[in-house]
Amino acid sequence: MKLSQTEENYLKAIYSLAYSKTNNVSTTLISAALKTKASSVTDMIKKLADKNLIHYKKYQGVSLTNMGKKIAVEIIRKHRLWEVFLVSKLNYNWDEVHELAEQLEHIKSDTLIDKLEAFLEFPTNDPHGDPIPDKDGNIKHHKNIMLSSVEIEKYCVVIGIKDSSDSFLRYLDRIGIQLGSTLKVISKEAFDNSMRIENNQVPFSISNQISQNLFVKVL
Amino acid sequence: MKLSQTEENYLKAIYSLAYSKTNNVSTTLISAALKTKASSVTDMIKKLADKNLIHYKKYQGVSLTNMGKKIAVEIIRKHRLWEVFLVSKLNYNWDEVHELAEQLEHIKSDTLIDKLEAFLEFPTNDPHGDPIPDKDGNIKHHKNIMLSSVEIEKYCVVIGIKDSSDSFLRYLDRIGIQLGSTLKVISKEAFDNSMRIENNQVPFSISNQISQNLFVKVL
DNA sequence: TTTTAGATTTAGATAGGTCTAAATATTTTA
DNA sequence: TAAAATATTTAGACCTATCTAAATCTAAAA
Repeated sequence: MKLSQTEENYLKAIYSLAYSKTNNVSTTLISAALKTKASSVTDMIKKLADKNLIHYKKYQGVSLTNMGKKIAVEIIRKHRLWEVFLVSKLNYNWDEVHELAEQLEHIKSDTLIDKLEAFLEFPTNDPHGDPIPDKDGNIKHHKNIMLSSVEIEKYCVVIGIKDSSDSFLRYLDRIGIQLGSTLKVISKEAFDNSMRIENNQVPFSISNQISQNLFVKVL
Repeated sequence: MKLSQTEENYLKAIYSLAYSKTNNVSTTLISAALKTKASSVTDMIKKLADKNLIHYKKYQGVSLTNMGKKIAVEIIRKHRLWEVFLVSKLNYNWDEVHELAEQLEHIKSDTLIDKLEAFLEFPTNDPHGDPIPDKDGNIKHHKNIMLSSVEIEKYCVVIGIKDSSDSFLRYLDRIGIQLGSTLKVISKEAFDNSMRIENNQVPFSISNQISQNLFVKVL
């Protein structure tokens, strides 16, 4: 199946929006995600439905077919492997690679991405901690434990970031938190849900917004 | 200046066709190179002339402006660096990389290609021996000495390939010739210009067509 | 130098992806 | 449950890049 870059982007967007949702994805949601107008989305939706990549009934929103899901996951695989390449080989920072990977993920080749994966020595996660789907589309989702829900006195390791916006990633750089950092929860403030934590023996406070954006594994 | 992939391909094609020619490049030549119709070329030519990337007068063919030349060389730089990456890092063969590089050369980024170049440790030539333009667009062309013009008894090193078609590259693989191979010219046949050469002590014959496709440096 | 062949350009059409404005459907709220 | 607000779809337009067919120009041959 040959798809245009645009079609691929729609599938990817629908996949991301549908994640952890049973209900269908609405036209407006897609248009917001892709920064297009709702009318453009309606047009494209029809096209993708004709190709059996999504389920669509007028006014009911859409969901991916198995075929559509497979393609979406392939694109995500490419995106994340390219991000690993950019960070680990070309020395980009983790907040600089998204846009570039958005382009690279659309390179068409039957062999490229598997060769890239081998060259990178089969990484399991991208620079933001998101899991890299394997060749067959299987994804090892880590359990979504947020730092905000870790109990006082417990230690945990940062394994992922929920909102990987550039500004958030740069904030993490500034306060010295990266993937693999071991944090200790010292205390929580009831009134604003901020928490006091320790990283490398250095204690500091973070807002609830921050602690809800960090996935951790409790030790 | 933001250019579409198509516009970039036109500039690249015009650059290659104009190489070592004083006269302008014709519409038909471009259409053949890009496998489009002449009428499509005329349309695009007007567009590129409006952007001051080519000189164009009706029925007179085109030539690149300095700006157009600069952009064409940048694309060639990207193409060749990606080819090096594919061969030296991802283990592609030299006959497999052209099509992929055609896609990768159009990735838009201010920093990517320089970082890639550093990662590859500043290669000077692509897998077919073609020189890689530097950041400022300077190209070190090697003198175009063909194997066919090397004198009997002389030794020479293969430094480039003129026609890098897949089939020719695979032929070279089969007979064991690669970039850097040292060849000795044993004899020449006057009637068909074929020549007998030696590679790693192994003597064999090659046709004139082959010997005119190999650039060499005489030792 | 006139005819003819070949190259080039123009005119009008098509396809993909987008948009605005208007029409229609659904959901919310009073 | 009817009115109002919001979401979605349709209709018609535009832009890019392409095509075919026809018109025009240039160069070669007679």
